[in-house]
Amino acid sequence: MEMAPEDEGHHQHQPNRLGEMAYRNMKERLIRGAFSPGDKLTIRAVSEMLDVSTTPARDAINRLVIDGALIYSGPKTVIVPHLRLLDLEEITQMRLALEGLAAALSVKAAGEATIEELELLQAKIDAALDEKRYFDALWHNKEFHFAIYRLSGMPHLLQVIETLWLRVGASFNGLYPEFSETRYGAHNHRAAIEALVDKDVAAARAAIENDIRDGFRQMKKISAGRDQGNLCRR
Amino acid sequence: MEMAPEDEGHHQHQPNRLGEMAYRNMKERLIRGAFSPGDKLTIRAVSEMLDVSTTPARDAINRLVIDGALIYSGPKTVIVPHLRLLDLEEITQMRLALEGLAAALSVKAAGEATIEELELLQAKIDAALDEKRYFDALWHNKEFHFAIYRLSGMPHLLQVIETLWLRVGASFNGLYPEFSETRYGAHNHRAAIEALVDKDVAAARAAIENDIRDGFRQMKKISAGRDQGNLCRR
DNA sequence: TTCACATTTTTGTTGCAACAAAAAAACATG
DNA sequence: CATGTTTTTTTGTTGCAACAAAAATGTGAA
Repeated sequence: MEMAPEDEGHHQHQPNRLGEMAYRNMKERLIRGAFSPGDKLTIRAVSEMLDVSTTPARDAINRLVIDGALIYSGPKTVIVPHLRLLDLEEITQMRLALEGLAAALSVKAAGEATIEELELLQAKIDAALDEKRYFDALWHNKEFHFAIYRLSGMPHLLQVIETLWLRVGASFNGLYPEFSETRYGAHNHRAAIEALVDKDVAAARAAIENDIRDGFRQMKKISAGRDQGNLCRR
Repeated sequence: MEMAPEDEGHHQHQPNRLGEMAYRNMKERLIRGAFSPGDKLTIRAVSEMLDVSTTPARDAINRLVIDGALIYSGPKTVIVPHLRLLDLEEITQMRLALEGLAAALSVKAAGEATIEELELLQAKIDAALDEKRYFDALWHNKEFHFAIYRLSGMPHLLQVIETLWLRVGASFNGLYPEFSETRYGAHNHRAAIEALVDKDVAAARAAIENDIRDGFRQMKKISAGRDQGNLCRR
């Protein structure tokens, strides 16, 4: 039987390692809103929280710091960062460039199955908002975007975009429920789906870019109602 | 005396840590061409190489894997990756988007001092090529690009671009001296400098994008003269 | 040689303890 | 009360050893 050509690797990290598990677990908690900006994370605390020894806990924290999901506030203290408006602006610009690219490249690979998947995800988003399950809505929103980006077939690109989401993700928690109540995203998501159906590259890019811009404006408006430029409650 | 407002952090990693030192050291070696694609890096080997214990060595390797500068070729083996044409294409697309953005944003902040610095760096590149010091040329080339990108004032952007360079950087070693002998970059660099002088945003972006595209074509051409799609000598 | 299998060596992971340094708490001082 | 100082506690880093698993090596048969 003909064998597939040697892949040579490009393996992801082994999923069975404790450090990898700890990283995934903490990442999920961060995105889901288990921590707030300013919260301090210590090795021993994470170690107990996940019931592993200090080494995997340390690995997880180090990796999250590299990702930018956590930052040092002092030589021996890592915290969930307070996202400032300036940071958000910068990351938004990068998202526009990279996710616009991913959206444009996704058009070619979009098929019947993808459209259905996207429709389903959008329905989940709507349902979650109806029932005020805001974290679920945010989660499905992420799934919606990445379902599109995955079509680009570019693993490096996917990975970089994901770290950008991680950097801002933790700070979203303090913005609910105002953030999602206007449902700014629904229109853009429908536009994206239609662009994929029509195989319209420019429209797909525009839909995603609009979604990102609208989200940014929304966050800016909410943060304006709080103290200067700081995007978190406290 | 008036104190500066609390920065709250956004610290980089402490430079005095052994793991950080090991990381920097290995990164430098990778860029400078101390290793070739396919070389295996073990914790204990790095530990001896840098005369530190296994923990910092392990930290450094893990971080380089996260950066994409090293990859797993098996559950217990990390190697310097063989960059395939497909990977190079993808990273080139991301570079176009991100470095184009950085170049465009840099125009506003470009001043007299910057221009002089860039002229000096270009002179260093030319001199290095004249004397066939190809690694130095590559190094100064990097300095030239990042001197521009730094003007954008966007630390997140800088950091992401740097990891993209790291991903391809290690594979450049095998391409000398052919890669630089045509001096494809000189014209684009001059165009970039002039764009900064003229405060021409579109021209700055175009100059950088052209430089990236020309470099990509150059690499593709060289790799075509070797076996299929594999961008390294062996 | 080529392939499959058994054996030996190498290697990453994990847990842990010592230590210095930083953070937090307690305290004193104005 | 606020502020500077000392004491106590917490914390990350580093080195190291045990272990299981993977890689390298050796072996033998076809």
